[in-house]
Amino acid sequence: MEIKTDIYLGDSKEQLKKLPSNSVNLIVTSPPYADQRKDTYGGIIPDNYVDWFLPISKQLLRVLNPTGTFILNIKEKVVDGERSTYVMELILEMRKQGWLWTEEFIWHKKNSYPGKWPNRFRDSWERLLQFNKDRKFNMYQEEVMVPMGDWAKTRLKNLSDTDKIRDNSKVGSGFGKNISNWLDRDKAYPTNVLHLATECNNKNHSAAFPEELPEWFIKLFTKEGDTVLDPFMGSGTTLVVASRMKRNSIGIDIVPEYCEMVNKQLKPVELYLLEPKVKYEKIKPERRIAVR
Amino acid sequence: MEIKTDIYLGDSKEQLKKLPSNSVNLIVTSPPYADQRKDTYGGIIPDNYVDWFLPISKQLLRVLNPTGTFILNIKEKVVDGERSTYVMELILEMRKQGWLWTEEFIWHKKNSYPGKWPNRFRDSWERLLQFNKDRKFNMYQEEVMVPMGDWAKTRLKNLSDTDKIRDNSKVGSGFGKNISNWLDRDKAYPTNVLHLATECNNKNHSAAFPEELPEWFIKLFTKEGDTVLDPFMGSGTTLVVASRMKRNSIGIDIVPEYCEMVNKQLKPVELYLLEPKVKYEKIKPERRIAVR
DNA sequence: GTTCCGCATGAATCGATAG
DNA sequence: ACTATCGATTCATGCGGAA
Repeated sequence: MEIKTDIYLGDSKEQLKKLPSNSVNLIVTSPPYADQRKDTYGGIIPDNYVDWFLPISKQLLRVLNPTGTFILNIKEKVVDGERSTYVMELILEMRKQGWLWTEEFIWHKKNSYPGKWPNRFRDSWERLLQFNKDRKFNMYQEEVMVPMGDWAKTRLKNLSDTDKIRDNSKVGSGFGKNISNWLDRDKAYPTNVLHLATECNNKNHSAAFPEELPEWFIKLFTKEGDTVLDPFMGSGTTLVVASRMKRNSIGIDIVPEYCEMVNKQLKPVELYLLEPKVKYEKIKPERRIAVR
Repeated sequence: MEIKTDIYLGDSKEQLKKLPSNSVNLIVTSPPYADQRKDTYGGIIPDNYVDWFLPISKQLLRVLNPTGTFILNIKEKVVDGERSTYVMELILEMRKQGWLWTEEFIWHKKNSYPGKWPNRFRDSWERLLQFNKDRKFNMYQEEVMVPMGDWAKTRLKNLSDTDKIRDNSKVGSGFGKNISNWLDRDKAYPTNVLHLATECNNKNHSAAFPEELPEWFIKLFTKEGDTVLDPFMGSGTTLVVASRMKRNSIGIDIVPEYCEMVNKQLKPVELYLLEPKVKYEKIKPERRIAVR
């Protein structure tokens, strides 16, 4: 299976129009927060944030497959001592566009940057808003199960007594099946709170987006060969992870340097992926930079 | 110092009118969520929730001292596969009333309700919205600093096996590393994410409100002799904690049984508190139940 | 008196079944 | 079709009775 990676240079609102409808299985992105990262993105002042984002989310709604999911990583900043409301307004407006606001995951940043203010504590969490086009969407829960270790043993110990009694009293009842279910269960489903450390391994890009974040959602909402889109690619973490996980990926960014950087970074990944399978086959990266 | 505890029986919207303006230093409450607790509170359907709450928040704005804080514990439920939006709408409307939305703390619940669903995970967090009247408010940050060593221990002890394993698997070996970091320092400021379990210690009332929760905010936003208000008293956790911490407290509830129960429960607390200090002094509880 | 074990039950959610 | 009710499902916790 050959994995494609497309990178578009330009404004998301425009570049997204080039993508066919219903062609994306997962959108994971962390847009520039309002009035932050001014140096790289020019900064969108909070009052205009919703207006700025809505045309983009409209395009995203079009390109997303009905079984797909949109994960939006965002957190409101403090303005004049108060939390901004643009995230809430954005959710309300996106629902008017037709998006379903399915869930809100919390990303608990374990090692966020220390700091002290007179009237607030360190902000150590961010929102991960899940939007869908349809109430029926693909979700592969087993893929993100975590090992449970001792928990299962304890559980088994507790069960064993009752279990023996039941086994002795009834042979061939349904209980045996249940027990085997317990035995199989060495993994647990996660909750809607994610514990991840912030790792900013890329000094050139200011967004601290740990690889585990897109990885977790890619595992949860896509399978191999699906297509992942990040309309605010930045340093390309989402694309790198997607490629490694054998998903097609599409990235858009308005900064030429990022596009070039991600392009370079992805080449070795693809070579590594292709090598074992198509050893003597000619490698066609199928990658392009469309300069508007 | 004598601590007063007032309990009002009746509808908050009406009872609050009896309180003088600017007389409360902290409001901590957990109102009935929309469409829940039908058996005791009648249940408010989500569409009407904002309209139902706004007259109450208007009174709260009046009785709160300008240096005081309002902590609102709330979480939206799922309706037809989607998260309800009434909490966001409530925040927007309260701002129109004059409230400042200063911060949103996250309460991460270790033991939330079990269950497995095809398209969502267990919901293990709730919102703790902080509102203020003024940008300058009292905050005693040092009071909630945690000794590093103890904190690590407590945290470890409180974490269930499952949590530890989940944490470990997510962060890799980072957990142990973090602990050694904590041990290096004496005390640390907390973040805006709280880790607490729900306690169901009270048989008569399903208070999923652990004592640590009001305790933490009472420490953070009040000093001894201040006044704490809970307009949805329920089993009275907030009042009990406030009394123990030598804060005056006011509770309102529409259910007579709760008022009586809290009344009985508070008596021994006050006796215990007064005994060492005013051994031979006459004890005046200064408590009343204002019916209607 | 202890410790230990069984048991009921939560700020839940979905899907099937009944009316 | 639309609503109401019911059963089933990742556990953690505290309580009461048993050993």
